[in-house]
Amino acid sequence: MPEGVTPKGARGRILNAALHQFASQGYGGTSVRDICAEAKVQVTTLYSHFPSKEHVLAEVIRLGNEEHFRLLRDALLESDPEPRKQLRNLVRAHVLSHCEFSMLAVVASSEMHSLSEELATPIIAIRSQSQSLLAEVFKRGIRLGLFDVPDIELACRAIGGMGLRVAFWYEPNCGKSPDEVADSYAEFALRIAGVDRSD
Amino acid sequence: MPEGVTPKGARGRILNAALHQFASQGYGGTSVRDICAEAKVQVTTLYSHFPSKEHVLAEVIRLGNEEHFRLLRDALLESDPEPRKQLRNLVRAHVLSHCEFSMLAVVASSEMHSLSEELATPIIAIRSQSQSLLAEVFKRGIRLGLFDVPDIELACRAIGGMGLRVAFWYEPNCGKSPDEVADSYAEFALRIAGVDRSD
DNA sequence: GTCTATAGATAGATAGAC
DNA sequence: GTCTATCTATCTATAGAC
Repeated sequence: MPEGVTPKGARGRILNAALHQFASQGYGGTSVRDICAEAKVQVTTLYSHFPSKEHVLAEVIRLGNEEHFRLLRDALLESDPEPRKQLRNLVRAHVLSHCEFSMLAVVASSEMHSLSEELATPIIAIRSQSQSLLAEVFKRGIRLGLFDVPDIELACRAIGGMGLRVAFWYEPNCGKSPDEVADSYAEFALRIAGVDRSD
Repeated sequence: MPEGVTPKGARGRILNAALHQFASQGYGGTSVRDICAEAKVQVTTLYSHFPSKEHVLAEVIRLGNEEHFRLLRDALLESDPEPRKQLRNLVRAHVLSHCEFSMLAVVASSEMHSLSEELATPIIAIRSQSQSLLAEVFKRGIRLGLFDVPDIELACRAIGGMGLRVAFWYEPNCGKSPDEVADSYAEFALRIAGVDRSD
């Protein structure tokens, strides 16, 4: 869990434990008792913080998506407004966040189907915001004649998807640093965008 | 399930039902009773075909990975041996299979963690074979001076990952045909490979 | 907030007749 | 292979004392 995002005390320990368990065993394969054992709290304590196991999952995913969105937004805010630089910085932030918080990404992308519509809706809204950041960069890049893609939606899905998958294979001792992966993927994204290589 | 892959009779109905349930509810969220109800068999019938629920999952994933490998291999066998054409045909087959058999891909990629090491090992072996097909094409393309990538492993992971994610969003009425998606992704892959655009 | 105890439902898997 | 019936374990969630 990102620093400063997890609440202090029992609630934070519960969310961290749930994150670990959901990432390695899945939502359905994790029991409330498993979470409580790792978090070193009683079952009743969990139910004093969350109305149900499903609400624990929803909170984990929501925190993850909000942090992810913040990182993308900050990357854009701090970027030179030139679309190629924006794309590069956005993809770098996307990949770095999936290296560093890979468990969050795994849970957020694998366990959405375990949420009821009521709990899923606000999370889907956050995710849409993140996706539109990339789409807007692409629209500007094309309007300014810097990008060349046949289909913006497919290009965004391809770039988003390849970055998302990083969370499923990256580990600190895999021989590559997050920075190396992020740089390579940013280069791939620029190539997908069809930027002129002679620049 | 691909035609001709699913066994006839009760066993085939069980595997198809399990595929549906695992894809929409996850392995842990699906009960043996759920599978049997959809397959219209008794619980005892399932246990006469499979030693456990986990073995049902393993068989679903194994069939999916074997079919996926076959499709990739056939695409290469039938391809002009020129590396750029090989890459294009391989990525097209990869994407088409993830459009057509998206449930299989979703289950195979989301539920591996539910398998014990014993049941996971043979499946991982098949997956490695599929991955090496792409890696070999890349090695040839670079040796012949046609591709230009900083890191083969990352390029393969990026291309494989963006194609895999297609299974999670593609649906027949999404406004794009599998062929359109496959063509665009093949173009993205060629761009990632750094092929000379002047050809 | 934290404990013991437990309700009530459902899970995976099996026995044994046919 | 198919049925009814059931075992045993575990699940989510709660009651009520402190």
